[in-house]
Amino acid sequence: MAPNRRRRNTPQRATILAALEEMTTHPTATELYAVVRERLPHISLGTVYRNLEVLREDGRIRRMEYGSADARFDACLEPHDHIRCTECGAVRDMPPAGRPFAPAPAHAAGFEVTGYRLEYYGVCPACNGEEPRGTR
Amino acid sequence: MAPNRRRRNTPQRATILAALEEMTTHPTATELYAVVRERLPHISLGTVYRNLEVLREDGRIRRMEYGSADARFDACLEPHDHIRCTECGAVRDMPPAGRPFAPAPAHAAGFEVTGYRLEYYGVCPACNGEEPRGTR
DNA sequence: CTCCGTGCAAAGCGTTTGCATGCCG
DNA sequence: CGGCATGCAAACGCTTTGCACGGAG
Repeated sequence: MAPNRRRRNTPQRATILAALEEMTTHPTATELYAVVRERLPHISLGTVYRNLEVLREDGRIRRMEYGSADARFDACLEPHDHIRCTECGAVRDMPPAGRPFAPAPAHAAGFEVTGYRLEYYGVCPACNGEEPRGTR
Repeated sequence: MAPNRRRRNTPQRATILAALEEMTTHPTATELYAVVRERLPHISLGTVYRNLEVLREDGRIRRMEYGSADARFDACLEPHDHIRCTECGAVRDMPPAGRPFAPAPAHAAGFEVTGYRLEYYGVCPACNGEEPRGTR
């Protein structure tokens, strides 16, 4: 939370960032670990995770995870989207995004596109109202 | 695999589905387990997971997880979307979805919307080409 | 009689964290 | 020198799976 933490520029951190910038495959932590290890054989997986978190905090990289790790289930089969509260993690339904908005990039990257999923982020009413005394 | 597996209609399975259909909160497996347990005190968490998988296979429910469990990292900070291969899990970039498509439901569900994330699904060129002998 | 489904518990897997040491600034 | 960062390994949380038993068809 301290806005300006004193960060050190360690070879591990620099190497992790450099390796990630060279890759376009959106590697997992383990995949990135394997690549970084070729340059820093003694680096540990824990260090990779810690630095990925630091780099994300500093806005130097992004983490793709779409919500928390645990899966959620939905008995509603009608097409619709979801919105997730960034404070408490609650998930609610959203009306489907108007038209199929982007059939355009139908063959981008050589993929055969079969579908998409859309998730909004926001703050739910409960968290919005109690914001003032938020500990977080 | 086998297209028409013989499914039994056990009280556990029926209760799990019924409970999920009554909920609009998109519960996690554990949350659902707690609710189902009020009706079937002896049910196990493993059974909940197994039946959720069965129900998903049969297209009776949906599982929200947005790709596999493990996080992926991206050093590209430019706004863009992603596409994930449903066969091999590979992730590639997609150009951003044209317009901000749906600022309309800006207050749906009472949420204050702050952003969204879009992920396409499809089959990557490699998997598309080798499809014929796919074991899967 | 078959074999699918269950409960229980242990294993898996990705990720996080405690601790002593190391090294940047 | 002070304290953030590292390496190692244990811990953690969610999910999956092996096993033996039980009940539906």
